[in-house]
Amino acid sequence: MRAEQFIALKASEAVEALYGTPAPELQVSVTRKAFEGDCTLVTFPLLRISRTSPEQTGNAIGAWLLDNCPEISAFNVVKGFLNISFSELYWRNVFSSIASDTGFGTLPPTGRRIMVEFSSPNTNKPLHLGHVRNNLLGASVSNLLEAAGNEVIKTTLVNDRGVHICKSMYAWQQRFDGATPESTGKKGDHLVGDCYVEYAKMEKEDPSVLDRVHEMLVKWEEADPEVRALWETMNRWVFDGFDQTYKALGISFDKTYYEHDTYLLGKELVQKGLDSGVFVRDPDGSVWCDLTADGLDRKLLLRSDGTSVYITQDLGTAERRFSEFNLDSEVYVVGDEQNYHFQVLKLLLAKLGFGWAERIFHLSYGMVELPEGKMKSREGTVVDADDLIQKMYEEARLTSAEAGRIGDVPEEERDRLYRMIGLGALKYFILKVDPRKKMLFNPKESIDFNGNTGPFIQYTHARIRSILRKAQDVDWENPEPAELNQKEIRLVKLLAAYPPKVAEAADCFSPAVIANYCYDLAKEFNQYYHDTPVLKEEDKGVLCTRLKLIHTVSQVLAKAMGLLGIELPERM
RNA sequence: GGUUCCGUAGCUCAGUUGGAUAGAGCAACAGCCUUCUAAGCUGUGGGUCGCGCGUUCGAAUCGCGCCGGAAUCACCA
Repeated sequence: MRAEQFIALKASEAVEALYGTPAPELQVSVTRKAFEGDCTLVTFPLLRISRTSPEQTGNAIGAWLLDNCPEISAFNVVKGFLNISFSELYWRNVFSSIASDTGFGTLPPTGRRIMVEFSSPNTNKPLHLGHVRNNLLGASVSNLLEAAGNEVIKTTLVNDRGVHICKSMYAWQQRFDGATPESTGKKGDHLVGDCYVEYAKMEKEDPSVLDRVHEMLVKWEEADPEVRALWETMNRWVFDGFDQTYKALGISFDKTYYEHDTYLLGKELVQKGLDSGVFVRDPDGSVWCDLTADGLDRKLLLRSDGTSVYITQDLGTAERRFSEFNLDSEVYVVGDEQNYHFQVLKLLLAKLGFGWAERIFHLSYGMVELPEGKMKSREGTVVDADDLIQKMYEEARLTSAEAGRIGDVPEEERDRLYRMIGLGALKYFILKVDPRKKMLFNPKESIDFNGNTGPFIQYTHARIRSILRKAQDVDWENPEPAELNQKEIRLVKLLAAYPPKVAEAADCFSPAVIANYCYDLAKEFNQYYHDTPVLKEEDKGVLCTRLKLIHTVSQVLAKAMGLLGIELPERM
């Protein structure tokens, strides 16, 4: 049981014993570090029961707890706040149970199955920094939900059809003279991206090319063999390129949907809505849902020519996924520019009578912005994902050279290490900010490697591993627990806070909660490291306890950073 | 115009189920490597928590009203 819960329970017994009245919900929190003690009980809500001053109430409850709970070693009352301290023995026992729990930080199974959709790229241009945020969030949130005891299915919906890909195809036919990724040495997604840029120029020179593109789209719809063949070829180039980027980022999916398979879904739901009267058909044949009573507008579901629109497809895919996978809920990792879309989607599904409509969740994340505002491909301010990953690798290499300790790392491991550090810096930089907020990226300033960063935590881990390597001959695995000093107790308290953090992070879909936790733990460890020479300790029991403690810290750091998709090195 | 979100140190961000003196990092300045890795540690300076009113023992946090910014409201996806 957590310390706060324990105190809340005991204090409520105290109130009943002292004042003869059951206590209301007691407010117990972890004490801010500026004050003595581990937990704080706020006395103000109890004054109506105790009918004494805050000071007297606090002192009475404190004294009762001290008499009745051996775990509690001291208390004091400051301005109506009862601060309670646990004994060293209490924390020693907490540490023992954490250290012996191999599944520490993995929560009990919930029996729930959740689908997480993320990435969902268009196939007409390479991935950029905005996609990187989406991918990292999606992958990390999937990890969080899994650690919180859920079964998770990671999925993506590739937007592989439509007018945008036809534009690239048209430009390739007209201006690229048979160029292929092989002939140009270019990554396929970048080559197709170039076609798209070229098309934009063509349309500017001669707006009528748009008609050619529409003709092409019609041919695609009619399954014209030539158009389909080119479409398949160019999509293949793009997918091969994406796969490389996903691999570099460590991203994978359990199931991939392609829009050319799903874009017709949802039409039968429209019929269902018409039958039940929640949708209406206008004289021109178009189908609508009136959401004005819900404070929104009228929403189109089928065009007058009978073709479906984007939201029609989303209705259909949601319905198919829930029934096919027997889902309890689905999380969509999609930018906040689509808030309205998902609001409408949920509402429509609810009107269609699906009980699970309230269990679809839009993880709406903020855009990544540059100092001069949003990224604009027309102005060439887009930060390309592949370039960024490469740049981070270079930065890691240069910084390692400056740090001058790279000699400790075997030659053949260095490249892997630079990649790990560069990627760690990038991922942490993105994931440490609250997903809901927009974030700023300045391409002119490189991402830091000092302070609250991924490499700081990687470095902390490497320091611990280094000590443990030097203690190879010491048998510390099952130490006779020795007394913990104040710094060590602080570390144990932070370790104990990990499982609730996992639950909190999963509840609010926020990897940032975990990132900040990792930073707190690493910072606390570095202070400990600075003033406690572990290996110099002569008392065998104390030495082994310390080794076990720092080992546990390294394990929790590795688990927590693993939830962010960040690896920690043995040395750096 | 309607709806939603955001506004905390020079910069980037924590803190928002109401709690005590609002915290980190970067940048600036001053210290600490003969001692387990200095990508570290310690210290100094830096704040009308956008503004106002309200709710209460207590508000960065909740409510209302302003000011400033963003997104969105397509027979686009």
